[in-house]
Amino acid sequence: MKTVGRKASINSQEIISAALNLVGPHRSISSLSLREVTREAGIAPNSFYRHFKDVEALNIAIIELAGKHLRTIIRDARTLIINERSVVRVSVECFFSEMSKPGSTLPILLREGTVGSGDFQDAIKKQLDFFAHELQTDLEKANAISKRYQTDETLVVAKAVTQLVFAMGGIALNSPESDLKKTTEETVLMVKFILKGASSAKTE
Amino acid sequence: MKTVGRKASINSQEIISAALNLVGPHRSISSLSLREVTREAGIAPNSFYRHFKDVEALNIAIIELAGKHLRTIIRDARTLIINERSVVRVSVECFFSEMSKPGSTLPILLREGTVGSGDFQDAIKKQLDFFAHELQTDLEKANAISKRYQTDETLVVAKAVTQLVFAMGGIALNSPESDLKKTTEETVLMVKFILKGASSAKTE
DNA sequence: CACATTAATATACAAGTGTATACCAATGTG
DNA sequence: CACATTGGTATACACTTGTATATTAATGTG
Repeated sequence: MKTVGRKASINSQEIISAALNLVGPHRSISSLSLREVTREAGIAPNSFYRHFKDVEALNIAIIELAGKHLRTIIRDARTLIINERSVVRVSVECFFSEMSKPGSTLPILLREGTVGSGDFQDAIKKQLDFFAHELQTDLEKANAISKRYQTDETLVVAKAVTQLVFAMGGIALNSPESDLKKTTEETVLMVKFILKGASSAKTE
Repeated sequence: MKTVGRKASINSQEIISAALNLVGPHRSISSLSLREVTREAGIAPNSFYRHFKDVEALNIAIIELAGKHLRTIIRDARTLIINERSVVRVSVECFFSEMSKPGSTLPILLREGTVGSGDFQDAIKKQLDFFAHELQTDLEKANAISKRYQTDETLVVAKAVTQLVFAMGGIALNSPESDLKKTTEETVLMVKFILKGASSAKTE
């Protein structure tokens, strides 16, 4: 803890908020310039360096924040699941609903995974991997109750579901609001296909 | 046909080639600047306007070219399919193999679908939709021989396979070459899950 | 050979970028 | 109260960008 020197008039979180103000359906985080962000934050360009090494460091911090949000959303979705049969529907609907809320950080994770620097891409991949891993443990828990999936296939199943949900989420974001329900239903069906396919084919 | 005036020293195709020279694993097409492209093409910046309205028009032309390549790849893959049982494996392996060839335009379709202007995104979506539609007719043909999928679900199945293959392709592109085989195998398995899931669950 | 027509270039400008250097402002400590 | 320490700003510089305007180069036609 620092005890001497001028107090900071702005913190990293506020700079992140300023950056988030600038992103939108057609504005990606990795295209933000340092000066744009400082303008939005109301500070001088050079003040940025007091908080982040460069814009890439800011972008990675934002991804990690979005990852945190993702995790709380997952946790909340779990509390909504009443019976085992509705787990897919409730989870997907919760995901799509949260994603569509104005100001949500989820779209960042969905849209920006494939462009930008290596470290940036790795940061996003880390969050997706977390999501897939979380899903895998769920599948293994289900497997412990009644054997459904081949043990060495749970990770592939989890990855497939993750990729599909994120891809369909990206589509929903680029589609008119009126298509949201339809896209959600399609995604529910797709996930069910994967789970059913993996459970019915315990051996090749 | 023009009969009078100075002959063009460069054509649109050559400008497209110059742009393709600049894209790579960490350089997206939508981040190219007009001047970069003209520099690579060996022409003056303003000469660009003789061939394209702006960089977005160039990007869309590139997407359409990549779409053409995609279609020939699909067509070629079909000729490789010897028996019905190997259709998934052969198709996925062909796709991943073509995608990994140096200078392939497929990575552009995989990576850039989620950023850029509206028209640009629409252009990519059009190519993915084509792919999905092609796949749907294949499923319907298979259905005609022996009923496997619910008739109103073939499009969803095709969409799911498309999104999954493209998403996994994107992952493969951002992973070390040594992981390519593993990712390909995973994708084959995932697609089989979807098809099996959709065929085993003819009614909900 | 003019001449219209088309392509390409040269020059220039305003705007934006990242960042280096230097300086000012505020704060707790001795 | 000095003073070191830290945060913030001002100014400046070298670049890059898109594009407007004007000019030059090459070509077929009359």
